[in-house]
Amino acid sequence: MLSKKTKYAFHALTYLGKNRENKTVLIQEIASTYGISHKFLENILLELKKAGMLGSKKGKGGGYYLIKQPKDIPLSKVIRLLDGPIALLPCVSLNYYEPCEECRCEVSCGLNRVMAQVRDEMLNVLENKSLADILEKE
Amino acid sequence: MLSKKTKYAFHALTYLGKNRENKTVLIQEIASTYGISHKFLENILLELKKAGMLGSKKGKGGGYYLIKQPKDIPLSKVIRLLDGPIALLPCVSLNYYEPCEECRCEVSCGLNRVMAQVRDEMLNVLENKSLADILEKE
DNA sequence: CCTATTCCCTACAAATCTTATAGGATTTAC
DNA sequence: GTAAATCCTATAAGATTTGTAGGGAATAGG
Repeated sequence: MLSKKTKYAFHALTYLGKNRENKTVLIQEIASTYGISHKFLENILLELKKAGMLGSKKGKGGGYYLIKQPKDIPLSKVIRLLDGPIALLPCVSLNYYEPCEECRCEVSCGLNRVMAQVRDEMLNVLENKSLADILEKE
Repeated sequence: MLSKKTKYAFHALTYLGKNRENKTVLIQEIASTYGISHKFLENILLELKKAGMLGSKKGKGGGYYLIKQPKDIPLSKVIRLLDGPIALLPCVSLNYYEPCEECRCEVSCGLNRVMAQVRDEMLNVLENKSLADILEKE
């Protein structure tokens, strides 16, 4: 399941995506729209900024704004940033690979292969759908 | 990511699946094979039994054994039993549906639809692959 | 019937991860 | 200079996962 962090990130991105014209939006405005804690959301927006999806401006009249085209923000990127691996096992994660502790041999591990298949199916959707697809339906 | 509980369940099922002939196997034997705590595994095997996948026998010479054909144990069943929902959002879960808290309207929720698609792709693998597919490759 | 063995059941403790909060530092507009 | 806003780091609170404890109930073998 997606964490609240990730869901909040999608909400924020959606909100900023609807608000075109690169006008800045206050953290507080997004937080109160969705009933999210200001400070919690602050951390999330900061991560999105560091990842190059958002820009910000400090001081009076400041706030956040989308720095990319919605179509250039695949859903997988947001999930990986805030939730970590998409795969169901660390040993088949493309971005967060780790060997499984209990698993003696990946080559002969039956789970490994099936889970790699699951991962591919998930990515097939999550890499190809973007913020633009979400915006289009809201 | 799959929990340890689920991974341990797959290990145990695999072990029992290799050991054909309906001979009983001790919890302790499986636990020490994979380095799992005896008591922790005990709880897991009990759940698998209650879900109708395993049979057991008490007393001397007792233990656990597979009660179904490996092909009749889809991976999705094991995951749902021990980990809960497979979907990434509660509002698109087939077996554990709950409305999303922050989400005002599912019909217009852009995430909802994409995540339903992800769920379908995952299930397409997890419902159709079974313990038999894992055994075959080990 | 008695005993050792093994699963059954429930409760709880420990560890980890997620969620939220706090408080000040820094930048900017006016 | 001051107020407004983001930036940054640390830590607290809460939830979930993982693991432990201890006795109950059934069974095999004598």
